[in-house]
Amino acid sequence: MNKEEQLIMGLRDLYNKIVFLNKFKMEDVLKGYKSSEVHCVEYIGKNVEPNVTKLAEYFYMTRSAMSKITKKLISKGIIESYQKPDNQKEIYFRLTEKGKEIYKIHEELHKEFYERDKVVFEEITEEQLDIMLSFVKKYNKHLDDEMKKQYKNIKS
Amino acid sequence: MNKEEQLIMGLRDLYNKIVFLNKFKMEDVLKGYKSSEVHCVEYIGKNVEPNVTKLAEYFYMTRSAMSKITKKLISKGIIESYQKPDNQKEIYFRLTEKGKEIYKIHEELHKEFYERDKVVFEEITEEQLDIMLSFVKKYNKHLDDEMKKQYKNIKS
DNA sequence: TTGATTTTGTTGACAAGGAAACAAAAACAT
DNA sequence: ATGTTTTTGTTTCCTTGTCAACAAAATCAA
Repeated sequence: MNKEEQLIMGLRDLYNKIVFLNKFKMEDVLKGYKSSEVHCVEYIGKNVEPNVTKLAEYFYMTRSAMSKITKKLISKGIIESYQKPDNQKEIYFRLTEKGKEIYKIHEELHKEFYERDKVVFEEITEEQLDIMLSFVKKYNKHLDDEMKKQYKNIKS
Repeated sequence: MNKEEQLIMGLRDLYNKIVFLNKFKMEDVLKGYKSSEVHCVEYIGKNVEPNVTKLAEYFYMTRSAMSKITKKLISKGIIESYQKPDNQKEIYFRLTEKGKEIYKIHEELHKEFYERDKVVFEEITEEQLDIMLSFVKKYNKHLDDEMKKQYKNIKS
């Protein structure tokens, strides 16, 4: 396995471990809420005029799936939907008071996750961090282009 | 959002895009096979004495899920199970001829994926690649330790 | 040795998410 | 203006994966 492959496999491992640990902690602290629900709350709390489509894009899921999750959050009284008077198609979401509580707890957790991994970041220099950031941004840009290519292929 | 968070979010995006693109391509070339099945074939082809437990650990899934996937692969005639005479508990898998065909096609695809992203790696120096590899390894090590801590907490 | 514990794999009930078909609204084309 | 296309969200059906309970084998403890 060459270094490029090692890096990709390492990132895959890294991602899966972070997801696993964060999910575990989150569902331990916020009992009764699934991590997917909490993430949804986070997005709605952080972004302007969030709707099913934006949620789906952000989470790499289908609109179908997000439609179901938001419905569930509404029935739990964590979010509510609203529309703008001049647009009868798009449906936006906002947090209820209960939702804001969960949002706050989530923020605290986020800090905990940061503390948990701080040691790793303290071991590297600012310059090294910049190198990685630059790489990740370029790679993302490249994959965006590749996805656009795919999209064009489908359309034609 | 600070640089550390940016990096983590960037990695998340990166991971999801790679999964999406590879899955799309794979199920286009290997019609009739799901990417989860092909990945399973890859692991069985690459590792010694693979069983349900090892597959589950590698793919961050439950043994239950892997038990079902391997069962499906057996019914499709892609893999077969075998046991060692001195162990009546563990069940291992190996590829059939049909499975080896799929394995080969997958290897070709792997090369295609590498070609697709080559440009990004060509833009960075060997030294920069080493810096990232080192970081990823250290971070993985750290998370392994954290997972062990969690495991101990559950046990006690 | 033998009783307790752990590991391994499977099953059935359930939940989460995807695919496709759809309706309604908006945007576009001409 | 009006017919066409695109966007948005929902629903139904289906697949995939988890959870919990379980059985059987292996390992451990003493």
